[in-house]
Amino acid sequence: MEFKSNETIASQIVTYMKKEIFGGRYQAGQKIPPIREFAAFCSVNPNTVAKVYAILETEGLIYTDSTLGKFVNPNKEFLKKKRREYLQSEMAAFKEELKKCGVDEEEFLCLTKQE
Amino acid sequence: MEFKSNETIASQIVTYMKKEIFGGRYQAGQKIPPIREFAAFCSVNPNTVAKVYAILETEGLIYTDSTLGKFVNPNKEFLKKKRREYLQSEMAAFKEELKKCGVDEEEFLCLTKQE
DNA sequence: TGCCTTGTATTATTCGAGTAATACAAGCTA
DNA sequence: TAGCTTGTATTACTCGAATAATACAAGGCA
Repeated sequence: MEFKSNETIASQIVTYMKKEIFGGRYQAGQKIPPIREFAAFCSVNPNTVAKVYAILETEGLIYTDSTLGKFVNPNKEFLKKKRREYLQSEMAAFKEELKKCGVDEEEFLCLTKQE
Repeated sequence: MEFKSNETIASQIVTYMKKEIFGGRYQAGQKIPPIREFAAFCSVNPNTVAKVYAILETEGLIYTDSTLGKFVNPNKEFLKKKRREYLQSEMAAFKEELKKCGVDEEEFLCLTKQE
């Protein structure tokens, strides 16, 4: 896995995992990779993944069944709600940033239609 | 000025300045704040701002007239082109990220229309 | 001329993200 | 029971972003 240097690795992995969950590649209730395994996959220290998982757990996206491992929250409605909130907040932030570049509604529409 | 902790300060200031320029709050040819002054404004070390300005200069957005200071590139067409490239690449990246969350064209349209 | 502002550069230091290497507890399973 | 896998925790270390404190060169200006 590749990481940018201007953002913390943990932050990038958190974002990655959210997309995996919201994108349905980790389904509700499904087990996610053990810390050590995922750390190896990312070529990253287990402590870093532990921190990532802790953040995801705080947000309620995953839970811990020690000693079976970590699992995606089985509540599909909750995940749906979280996904919607995430997308809406991302969209709002994005539009806000574009506005700072002087992008109005018309130009925004034009941009969304590109290729 | 406020900074997030999961991204380097320099990177955040680079983004900030690009938006100031692309948004026209620093016009083509206009002088931008001296390193020391802008560092004070951001409550940041002058070295950090120097690095930021060096990055912006590498991208051709600003130039140096020592010893008068730093100025926005006076070529309006160039700035327009850079702005367009920036916006298009931001939009492409954004759509790509949403796609990973399982957002299709229809949902994307719906999201853009929110609030 | 002499001061001020400007950018540029350097050295040493601080601080926190990430690493490395363990160790421990608890439960599943053969 | 014994071993494996799981999460959790701890300590020491590395490395780079950012800071702190200067110093220097060059041009504008009073």
